[in-house]
This record gives sequence, C-alpha cells and structure tokens, in this order.
Amino acid sequence: MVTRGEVGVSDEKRDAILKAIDELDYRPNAMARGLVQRQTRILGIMVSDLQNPFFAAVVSGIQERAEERGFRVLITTGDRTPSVEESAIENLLELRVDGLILASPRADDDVIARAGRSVPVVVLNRDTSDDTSDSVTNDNLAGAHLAVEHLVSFGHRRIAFIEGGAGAGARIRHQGYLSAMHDFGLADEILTAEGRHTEEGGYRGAMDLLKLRDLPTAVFASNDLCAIGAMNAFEEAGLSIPEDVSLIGYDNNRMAALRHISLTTIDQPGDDMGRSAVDRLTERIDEDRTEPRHDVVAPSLVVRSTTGPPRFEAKS
Amino acid sequence: MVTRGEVGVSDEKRDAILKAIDELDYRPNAMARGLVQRQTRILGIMVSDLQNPFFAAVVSGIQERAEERGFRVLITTGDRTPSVEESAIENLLELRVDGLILASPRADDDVIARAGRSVPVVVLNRDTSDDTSDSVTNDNLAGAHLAVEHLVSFGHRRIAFIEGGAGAGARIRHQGYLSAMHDFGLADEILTAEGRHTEEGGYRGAMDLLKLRDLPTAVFASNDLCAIGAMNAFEEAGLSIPEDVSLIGYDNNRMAALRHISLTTIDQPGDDMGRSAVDRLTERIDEDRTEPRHDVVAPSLVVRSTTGPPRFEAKS
DNA sequence: ATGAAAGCGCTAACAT
DNA sequence: ATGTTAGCGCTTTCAT
Repeated sequence: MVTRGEVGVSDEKRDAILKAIDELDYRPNAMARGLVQRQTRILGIMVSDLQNPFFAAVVSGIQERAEERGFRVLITTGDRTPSVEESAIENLLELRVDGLILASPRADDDVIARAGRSVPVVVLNRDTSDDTSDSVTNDNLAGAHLAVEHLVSFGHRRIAFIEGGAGAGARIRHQGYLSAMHDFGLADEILTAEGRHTEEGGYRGAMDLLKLRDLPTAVFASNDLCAIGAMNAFEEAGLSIPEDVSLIGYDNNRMAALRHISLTTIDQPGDDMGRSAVDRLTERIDEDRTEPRHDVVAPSLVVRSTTGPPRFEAKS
Repeated sequence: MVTRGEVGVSDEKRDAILKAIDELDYRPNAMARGLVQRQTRILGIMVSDLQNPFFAAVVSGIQERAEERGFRVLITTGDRTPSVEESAIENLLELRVDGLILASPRADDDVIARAGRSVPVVVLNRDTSDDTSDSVTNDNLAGAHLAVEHLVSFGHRRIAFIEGGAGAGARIRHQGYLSAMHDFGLADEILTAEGRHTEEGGYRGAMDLLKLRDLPTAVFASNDLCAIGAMNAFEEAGLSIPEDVSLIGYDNNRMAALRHISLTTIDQPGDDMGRSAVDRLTERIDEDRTEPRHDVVAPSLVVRSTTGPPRFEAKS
C-alpha cells in the first residue's frame, strides 16, 4: 500500500496515487483497519471530572507519552457520576481501545474489574486498589507528612486539618496528617475540621475552626480548592495569612499558582502520573506483562506565600 | 438481535442469551457496526486547550445535548499547537465520526475546510469564519459593550482596555471597547494597553498603565486571566480595587468566581455554546440542512466585587 | 512485484 | 419467526 510502506513503486505512480488521495479527500478507515488487525492502537481515557484543573495536567502527560509509544488517545468524561462514567467506559470498550486509563473513577469496583477482563486497565488516583488492575497514585501519606513537616519547621505546633470528605485521596491524607502529628510529638494538638474538596467545604471547615477559643496557628487543608475556601474565611474574619495563621493545601493546581492566591501546597505531579499510566498500559499491550503493578509517585512541597512562622515563638 | 430490539423471543431464550453475554463479557463491536451502517453516531470534539477552564463548560454542554440527541462523544486535544490539532482532527476523521466540533481551533483555515468536506463541522469560538462550516461564537462586540456600559453606569469616564493579543475573540473585544467608548462619547478617553490572554499578559499591561501620570479609574481586561494579572499589579502598587480602580474581565471562568478573587466579568455561556454546536451538527446529520449557519450567543454581565464608582465624582 | 481471495464482526436484505 | 447471505473497507495470505 502506498499510504504506508511505499516500497517498490515508481515515483510516477506514487505521485498519481497521492494526487488522487488528495483530490478525493481519501482517508483510511480506522474501523475497517481495526476490525481486521484486531487492535486499534488507541488508548481510551475516562476522566471523571474535566472541571478539575488537575486532570488537564494528567491528560497532557498521557498524550505526550502515548504519542512516543505510537498510540492515539481518545477521551470521554464521566461528569463525576458513576452511571455516566460507566457508559463512558462502555463507549470506549465497544470501540475496542487497546487500553483504558481511568482517572479518579467513582464507578463501582466491579465495573472496573469487568472492564479489566476485556482490556488492560490502569486506575489513576483512586484509594481502593482492587489488585487486578494496575494503578497509579500519588503518595498521599508522604505528601501529608511533608505538609505537616513544613509547618513544624516554622515552629508551628497547633496545626489543624480540614478534611476532604469523599474526595480522591482525602481519607489517606487525613491518616497522613494524624501519623505525622504523632511522629512530631504533637499528638495532643491534633484537630480535625469537617470539610470537602471544594471551596465551600474549606470555607465551612475554617468557620468551624474560627469558633474555637484557641485558634490553631496553622491549617493544612485536604486540597487546594478547600484551602482557598479556608483562606477566604480567615481573611473575612480579619486574620492575616500567614501572619495570623499559616495555610497549606494539596494538589498544586493552577489556582494555587495564581499570584493573587500564591498558596503553599503539595504538588501532585499529574503529568508524571499520566505518563506512568501510559507506560503501564503499553507494557501490557506490547510486552505482555501480566502481574499487576501499583505505582506510587512522590509528591513534593511547593512553598509560596501562605506559610510562615507563627506570630509568637512556640515556647518550648 | 437480542441485544437491541429483542422482540418475538421467548423469555427463556432471551435469558439464556443475556446470561451468555454476561459470562463471556460480550460487547458489540462498534467498529464492525460502524463499517456496515456507514455511520457511528459519534461526535468528535477537538479542544484546543484543556487547561482553560472555559472548555470544561463547553464540553459539559456538548455531552448533555449529545446524549439527548442519541450521540456519543469522543474528545481529543490539540495542545494549543496547530500541528497537534491537525492530527487530533485527522484521528477523529479516520474513526469516521458523524460530526466534528472544533473548540477554539488554531489550525489553519484549509485544514478546517478540508475536514468540512468529509463531515459536518462546527467551529466554536473562532474569529475568522470561513463561510463553509457552521460556527458558534459569543457576541464579543456586545460583551465588550456591556463591560464598558457597566463602568460608565458607575460614572467612570477614563476607562482603559488591556488587550488580549492573539487570543480567541481578543481582536473583536477590542473593537467592541473602541466602539462603545465612542457610543458613550468617551472617544477622547480611549486608552489601550498591550496584553495577552494570560495572567502575565495582564500584569504587564497593568504595569504599563501604572506608568501614566493620570491613571484610569477603570480597566477592562480582555479576559479573566488577564484581569487577574492586572489585579495583582494594581494591588502590588498599593491601589485598592475597586476603590482606586475598577476592574472587569471577560469569560466568567471558575477563577473569577473564587470568592477570594470575585471578579466582575462578562459571562460567556460555554455550556450553551456547546449545546448549540451539537444542535447545528445534528441538523446536518439527521435533518440534512446544508446552508451554513453562524450562531452568536449573547454574553451577560456578572457583577462581583471588583467594580464600583470612581473615588471622585466625575465632574460633568 | 502484482493480483486475487478470504475474512475481521456486524447489519440488512432476502428467503424460508 | 428464524436462517442465510452479501458486503462495509481494510489487511493478510497465497498465487501468479
């Protein structure tokens, strides 16, 4: 075929064919090819929530690596709704993608397991790891530890946590906070406020903290959106950040980086995670690995303007 | 076939088949079906920049309406790069999507025209409308007019514009600013600063304005990101918003709505635009319309906290 | 080197 | 109501 290998054809003929292709707007039919080859060289991505800027980074990492590995990428979204997610996954599977990446899926475990029976699947950023599919997560435990450590290094002792409800990684980040507080000998200072992974959730959590007689000198919020909500609550209450209260988030999303917000946070390397996910998939597709792998990527501290020493030196 | 109509089959047999389907993880092959039916009932979306939160709204509108109309949606991204966009479009076309939505494409006109020869195409949010494909845009002229009008209603006269470089809609918004200033008899007050549709671009534009002896009392930035950058510059210079200078953006993206930023802006209804795009496509696919249509959706003013009256009453 | 034929998994048309 | 057959646009195999 001229359109691919193009060997052993005279220049004259090739030119004629290429010309015809151009004039007729000919384009190979990927479905016909996929049917006979029994593979599509397409990776399917189901993103639970396109609104979350974190996933933009994940997708861009996926794209980049997939291209290197000779795959195309098709994206569907699940609208944060299990049933929509399920049909988005089904959609991709009926198209016979060669592999599936599920980014923060909220779908049931058995939906994922079922998909895994048809095609290699890697689950990104989901706490519950059913052992059958590969997974890529960030080390929420270590990240939470980093956050607490950073605050402790400034001399903070009374460090509160605003938790993230059912959000991805929220439970483990809370665990990380608790264990870090223990590790630093601050078990008595542990203080958790209820929250969610939204601006509103952070606002409410901070409001609860503001009711306390003895305010914490630092607050670790379960994600950036939540931290931004808390920031608003504190500033409305007349507190200065970081002078009166230090604040740290988690994710390092675009908003955290806005100069106007400039939130100290824990970076979750979405693009790296996306690249890893593609690697796991191609290992199964092109190198037939079969034992499941569970990748954990390291988070890192990004210091910006919302953390500093407590107003009064911690005495002893 | 049992998997679709399922008429005239005994319950017993149907159950047996359904059971077998379940056990074998059978799933219809969309490629085989597409091959024979010569249509896929899939709409392809090429989004130039997934990082921009505006597109999340567009995609969600597309999804919703597509579902109503009986279509599935597949997304690819172009990474703000013409060549990547082109291959993303090609990818979708080889899969034989029934229609194509291009969101803010930066690809060449002839690439778009070429795609339009194979399949219905609607172009979203692009200034240059080649007349062959359908388009959906927001009325940037009217939106810019709204912005100026809002500032004028507070008594502002000296209203500057920070422009948006090559960003989508930037040119027309500038035109809208100019003509609105004329309409309100403020032609002498026209003042344009160079900028871009990024935070950095807005920051620089505002810095240029700050060099002036006679500062404008209000600033209209070509988009929200740009406005946020300007906000930073003004506050760093010790100015209060809106007391010293009022600020209005364009887009109404998620960041503008953050309580901490609370930017007055012009709302561009991304979800409506997505829905319209699907409607235009299905008209061509299912009702074979052929004359091109160019939809223009109305923007609206969203008043938040960055605009107010000028510090001194405008003296006549 | 080039041509011919079979078949991928489906649907549609026709026959029973 | 059920079964049979042809063919969608490709790739692969086998023959020339």
